[in-house]
Amino acid sequence: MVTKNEHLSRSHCPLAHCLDIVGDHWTLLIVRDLLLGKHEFQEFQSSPEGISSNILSNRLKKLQEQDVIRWIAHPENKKRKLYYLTAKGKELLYVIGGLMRWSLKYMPGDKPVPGFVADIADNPAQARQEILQTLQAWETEYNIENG
Amino acid sequence: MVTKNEHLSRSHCPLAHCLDIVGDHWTLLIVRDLLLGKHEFQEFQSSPEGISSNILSNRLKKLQEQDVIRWIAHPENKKRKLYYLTAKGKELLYVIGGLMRWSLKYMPGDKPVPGFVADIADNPAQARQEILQTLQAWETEYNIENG
DNA sequence: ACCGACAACTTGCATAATGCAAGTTAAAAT
DNA sequence: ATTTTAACTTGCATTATGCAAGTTGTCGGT
Repeated sequence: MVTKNEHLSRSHCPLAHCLDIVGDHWTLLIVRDLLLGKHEFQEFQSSPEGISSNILSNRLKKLQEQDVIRWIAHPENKKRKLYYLTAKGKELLYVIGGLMRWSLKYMPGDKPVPGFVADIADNPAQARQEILQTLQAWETEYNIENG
Repeated sequence: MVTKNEHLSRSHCPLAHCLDIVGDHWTLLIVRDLLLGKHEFQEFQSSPEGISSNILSNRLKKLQEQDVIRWIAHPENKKRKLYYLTAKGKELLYVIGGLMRWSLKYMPGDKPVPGFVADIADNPAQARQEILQTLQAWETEYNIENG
């Protein structure tokens, strides 16, 4: 069972503080999925890493507590939730991009994840822009004013 | 007791792969300390977050396995080890800087950690350059050829 | 050479987080 | 009305973490 985690800051270092939020094996993978245009619980679950439902549920709750993500009910199906990134959450794109570039540079076996239209290593600025545009288009479609 | 951790990649996503290495609560804090000029076991232990010795030992081992850090014996005292970042490890500066900027922007309570001469949020390029220069000077002093 | 102090780990053990399978609840589809 | 579906919960075994104490190999002084 997933028990409480107070996210108590261990020090006043900004790095320590944000590692208390995103410094685990799963949180940033969920944010990655959201950046790539996934929005539903089952979509996160079906990612190749295979997160289990209790952990996913726990992380979605914590990300909401930190205002990294929010959700709306699917307009045509009340039992479905559509999660999306806030502005704060979208800005993790820079962190995730940095991690991916590091990985691609030093672990040659890795391949860019499908969905990043431009290779985030070759042209990160363009890749970022495309991702943010896609998210913006989605928000407009679902009448979300200000991520 | 700290048992083995295979660092098995959960998928072919570069993000997932590097989260298997740095995606925990402690690893990047050690790298931060190394970037700030710390080099010894006890220095890492005395950081405000208070890592315990078994975890520290375990993470140092894993970072060596990934060629993120290496060590030399202290030239005047064989019982002391001097850890330092490889080129691969130093490049995590971009990731750590990104996390710090995110934290400083969205969690106003945080203060820049002492030692980052220029605020990494205001002038990241300069802060990075100063940090890398300091590390380079240390390596020259200890005759380390190529981090 | 002896002895206490020191640095870098190990080890034991209690507590917490994770992974897996199965169960629950409410809305949707048939 | 019954079955599916989506989003969680719950139980429980396994693994990781946190803390205190112990170990090993210097080092420094006498």
